[in-house]
Amino acid sequence: MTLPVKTYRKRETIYRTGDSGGYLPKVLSGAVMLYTICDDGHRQIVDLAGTGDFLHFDVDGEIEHFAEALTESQIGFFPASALMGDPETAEYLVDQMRARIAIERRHITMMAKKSAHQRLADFLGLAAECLGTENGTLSLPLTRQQIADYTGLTLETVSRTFARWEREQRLVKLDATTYRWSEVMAA
Amino acid sequence: MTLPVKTYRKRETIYRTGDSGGYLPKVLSGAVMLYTICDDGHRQIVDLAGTGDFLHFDVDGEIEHFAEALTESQIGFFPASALMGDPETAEYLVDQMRARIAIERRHITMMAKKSAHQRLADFLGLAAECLGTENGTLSLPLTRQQIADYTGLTLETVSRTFARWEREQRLVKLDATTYRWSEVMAA
DNA sequence: CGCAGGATTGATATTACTCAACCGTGGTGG
DNA sequence: CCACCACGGTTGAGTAATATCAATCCTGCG
Repeated sequence: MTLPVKTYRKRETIYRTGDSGGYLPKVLSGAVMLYTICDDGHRQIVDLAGTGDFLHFDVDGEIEHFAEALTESQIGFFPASALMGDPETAEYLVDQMRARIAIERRHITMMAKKSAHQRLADFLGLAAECLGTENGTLSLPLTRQQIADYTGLTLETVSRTFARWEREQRLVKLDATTYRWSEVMAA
Repeated sequence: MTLPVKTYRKRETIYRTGDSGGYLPKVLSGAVMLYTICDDGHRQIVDLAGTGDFLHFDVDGEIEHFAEALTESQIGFFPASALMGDPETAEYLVDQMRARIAIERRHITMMAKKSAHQRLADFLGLAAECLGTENGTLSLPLTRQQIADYTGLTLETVSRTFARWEREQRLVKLDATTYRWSEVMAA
């Protein structure tokens, strides 16, 4: 069976609210953000997907969020019907969904933090888990505004906090989208 | 097949972090809160489960959160192995998990709201969805502290906001745990 | 060169947190 | 029967933190 694969460029929309499910999209390479638009116009990023992650699990019905590529990304589209039939792949799907639920809950826990510093420290850990790390470095293909839309802060607060951490050498910018950070982010 | 059922009283712990999965607990009646304890000792409520909801989906491995009854609750324990085998029940499980993911994301969206009023207005809608409503009334078997631990606010802020809404007649207390609220919570 | 998008920095105001006192009720025991 | 206590809830005053508004800086690109 040949798997339908499509390549998306950075900033390209993969699907939007109201699109119908049916095919389960999986990230083969790259990074994707999932977001919703609130009534007040505010954009909330609800999840980040890296290589190996499914973007959603909507076998049927309408999708309730947007997906946009953060970097050039290859997405494979799995026919839902084929996945649900086989018990082994069904169990695989359940595993994937359980992992997503765990991530969403860490996201919730992060957003409950009172201080911007704790929020952003938590965010770095979450982003590392979602987008993957390589030998201690973190690929962070997000603008300040996108980080703000993920953490529930403002871009100014994100900028100020990162600036301070860079001054204190707790966060080192290696290139445009790569950081190295001393994990001990207490206080 | 006889389903193992256990009844828990209000405030009773159903399971805790570190307990092993294997049986999938489902709420037959009552209401349950799921929470984690952060490193800093803060308790974060990550989900509310009402009648018909599964508490978790951990077929194996250790559970990562606590479950505590908010009211007297009957919990049925489904053997995980039996559920995964049959494609039909597997699809049912996937549906349940998808619903949970949607709730978690609304929770995230709620916590991104900048003002306490918007947060709590969102919370009422979420709580209504999780715990169920009857003819426009909302059963809210949570203390102020628990609402605070769900919304990421402080109990004082919750108390003040609710007090103001009750003064403005936007929220009416019917009995100790039942409210009626005029849904239009804008501004 | 000029432009556009993102990022930074500054000044100010708002808002929710913090600390603290007090209220109300239900339960217990003298 | 009443005193007392424990617990959850309410209310107040002051503070600290972040949102907001606004100006400026970079940097890549046409």
